[in-house]
Amino acid sequence: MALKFYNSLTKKKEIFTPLHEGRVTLYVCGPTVYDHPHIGHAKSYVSFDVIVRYLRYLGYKVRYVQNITDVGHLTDNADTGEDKIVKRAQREHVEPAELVEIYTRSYFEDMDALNNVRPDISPRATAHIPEQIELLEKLIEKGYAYVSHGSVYFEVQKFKEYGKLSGRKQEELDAGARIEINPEKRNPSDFALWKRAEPGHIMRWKSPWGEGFPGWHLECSAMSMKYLGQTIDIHGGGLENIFPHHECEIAQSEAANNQPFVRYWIHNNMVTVNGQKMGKSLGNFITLKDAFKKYRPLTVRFFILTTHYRSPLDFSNEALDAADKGLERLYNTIQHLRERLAYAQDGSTPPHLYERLEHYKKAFIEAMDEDINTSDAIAVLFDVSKEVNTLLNSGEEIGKKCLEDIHALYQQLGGDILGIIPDVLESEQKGETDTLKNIMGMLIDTRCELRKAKQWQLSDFIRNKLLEVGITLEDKPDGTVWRKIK
RNA sequence: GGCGGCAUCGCCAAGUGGACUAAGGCCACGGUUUGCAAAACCGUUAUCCUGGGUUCGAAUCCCAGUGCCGCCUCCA
Repeated sequence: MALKFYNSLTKKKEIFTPLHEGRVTLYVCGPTVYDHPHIGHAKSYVSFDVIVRYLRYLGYKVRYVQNITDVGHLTDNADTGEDKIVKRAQREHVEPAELVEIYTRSYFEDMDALNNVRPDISPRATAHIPEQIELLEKLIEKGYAYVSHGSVYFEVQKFKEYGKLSGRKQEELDAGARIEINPEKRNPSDFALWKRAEPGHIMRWKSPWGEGFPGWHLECSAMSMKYLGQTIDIHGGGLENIFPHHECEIAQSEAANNQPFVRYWIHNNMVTVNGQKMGKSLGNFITLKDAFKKYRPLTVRFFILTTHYRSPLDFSNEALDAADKGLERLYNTIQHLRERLAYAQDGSTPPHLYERLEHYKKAFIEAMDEDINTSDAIAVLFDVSKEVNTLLNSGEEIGKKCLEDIHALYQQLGGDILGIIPDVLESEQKGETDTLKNIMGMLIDTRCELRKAKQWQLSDFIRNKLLEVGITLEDKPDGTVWRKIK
């Protein structure tokens, strides 16, 4: 068994081996913080979060870097648009720095809600201007970049391997169906490394070529080199960034360093909404904050993971509702397990229990090894639940140790690796619990007496009323349990 | 126009040459359990877009067709 990744560069699944044994360097293209994060961000970052979690589970020491783009991302790729940050700051009448702060916080807030582990380093482009300038100087010195009217461009023709990731041919690029001719460039496909700041442009830094600001592609090269070295193990990002962003990163980095930039390129697929591409211009944009009003963040996470990261994900209410119910099913089992655990005693081990647990664990790991097949991995969790439910309902005494070990399996696979099983379920949440628990205890005791006396009308009345306030009762052979529902 | 991807049960979605008489979830129906429920369990539901081909053997490979989608503007 070995972990395999589909490498976009070679277009093949490959067994993963890190450059340095036991350590993995991972860079994922982070957000441009000019708006609230949307469900597309969620798919991308949940996907890579699970990859990071799994690598760590396998025992690798992972350094996970994910940038925050706070300058240089233009509104189009022809190097002629406005800076997104500047544009949006003007619209919202705030300082660019303020805007960046607002949306960076919003970003982390939503990622935290999705239970993504924070990157080890979240470097900002504006905090790495010297590193970027240094890289530029190196590229100019080596003849890959040229200065033109205070801007610096990368001369694509000089880098023979340009196109190796995206499959674009040099000639096609120059034919440039939609690239506007920029007279400052030697060739239409050359891309900006550094842009001259026009008078009145707010975000500007001093450079050997006058005041300006860095191009979007440059930051990722500079920052990944700084924190992860000249060759990194994994670079991740959305499919749509293969061209031009990642192609440009390769060109800059490899031209500067004369060695491979990335060993495994991993790209996640896109989100559609009701079968349609999600885009700003189409107006079918769903922010996470909006999605969370309707669905729990972990439902969104679970939903994302039911599809493979390289497949497109269609976001629809029906699909989310189905995911939510499925997740609820998993949670029910876990809650019952935890309740049972609370009063379990030492006792016997059900026959073959440990063989079964081992079997499921193995199946789960095999799924994850196969290019992070979370869909299969989740199916394994449902298989486990089926068996555990049967066991819990069997009426047999189960030793505490066994219950703990079952629970540990869930925590490891569903909790640590997939991040869909929290330590405390919503239905178990504290807060008002002490009071609530007491009141519920009273109600359940009362109702229990009523049921003994076959006062069905009254006992059903209590149950229905509780349901109205979002609490469901389940009468089990060994007593009544309650839980909050959504 | 160039490049790439996808098409599997009512819906979502794994599987990419042989344990597939195709996983898992949702929905539906029947049953067990229950005072009735809930939860849970059991059962029922597909030959894999179409047509050719390769192979002892294909959902899985090749060719053609049809349909959908993405990138080359915005966007993870």
